[in-house]
Amino acid sequence: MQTDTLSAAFAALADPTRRAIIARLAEGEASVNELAAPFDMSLPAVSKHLKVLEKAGLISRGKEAQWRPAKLEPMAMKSIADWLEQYRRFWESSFDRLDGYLQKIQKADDSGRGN
Amino acid sequence: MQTDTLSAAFAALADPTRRAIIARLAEGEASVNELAAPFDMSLPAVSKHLKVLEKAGLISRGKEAQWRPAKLEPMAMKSIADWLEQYRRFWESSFDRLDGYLQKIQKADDSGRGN
DNA sequence: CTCGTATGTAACTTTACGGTTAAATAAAGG
DNA sequence: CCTTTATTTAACCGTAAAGTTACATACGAG
Repeated sequence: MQTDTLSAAFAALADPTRRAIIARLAEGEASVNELAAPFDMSLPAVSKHLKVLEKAGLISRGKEAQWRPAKLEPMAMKSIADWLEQYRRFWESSFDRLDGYLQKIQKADDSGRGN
Repeated sequence: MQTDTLSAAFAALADPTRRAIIARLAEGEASVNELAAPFDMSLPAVSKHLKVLEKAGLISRGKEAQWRPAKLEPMAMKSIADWLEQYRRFWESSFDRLDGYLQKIQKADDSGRGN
């Protein structure tokens, strides 16, 4: 398991089950049983997924009697969004404009292919 | 390796080396040797990382003589950005407003804890 | 054709991931 | 106290990831 926070967040979201859990939690807190319901998967497996999400800072766990409801922690998602933001221009510009932009910023970087 | 495109993209970006490669490619195309230079890692290892990025649709490879320069493919990053977008309100709202919002949308979803 | 450069493939190792079942822990409620 | 419900921990398994070294392939230049 990676230690840096961005890697952990990306890795956590790489699993469709965990993304589905996130989607469910966007509608509000939920217990492990509630979260596990949609999945054809044992409870411990879901519990593990929650632990991954928690370590990645994507969720936090509460405590109410014997329940430990999970809830979204937005900041880890924000750090991914922030990371992505620096590349937004690559998909938002038209390809032509992007090519122009790249050629421009590459003028300085014109050190040939040799290594 | 996951087959769905979003999982593959998240997984690919979960590795710091691959994110560094992406960062480098944001400045323009580069050969494997150029990309490998900053890393204390064998060339085949970098080649593998490129293959992961390519399978995830994050980069594409060209062919110029014996070089196979890599370049960014923005659309895979866009699909991650789009996925994240649906959660933006969670980190952009103030926590108070968010709580209010959540309580509102949870009225319908008020099925207790039992399972 | 041969050499050097650039890159990819094969085989292997170590470690992590995602799942399982069985048992343990925690808390509420008769 | 004993039981039920909710959840976690432990031990295990199979597969995939990330790296290595050694070898193979591709191409241009002499």
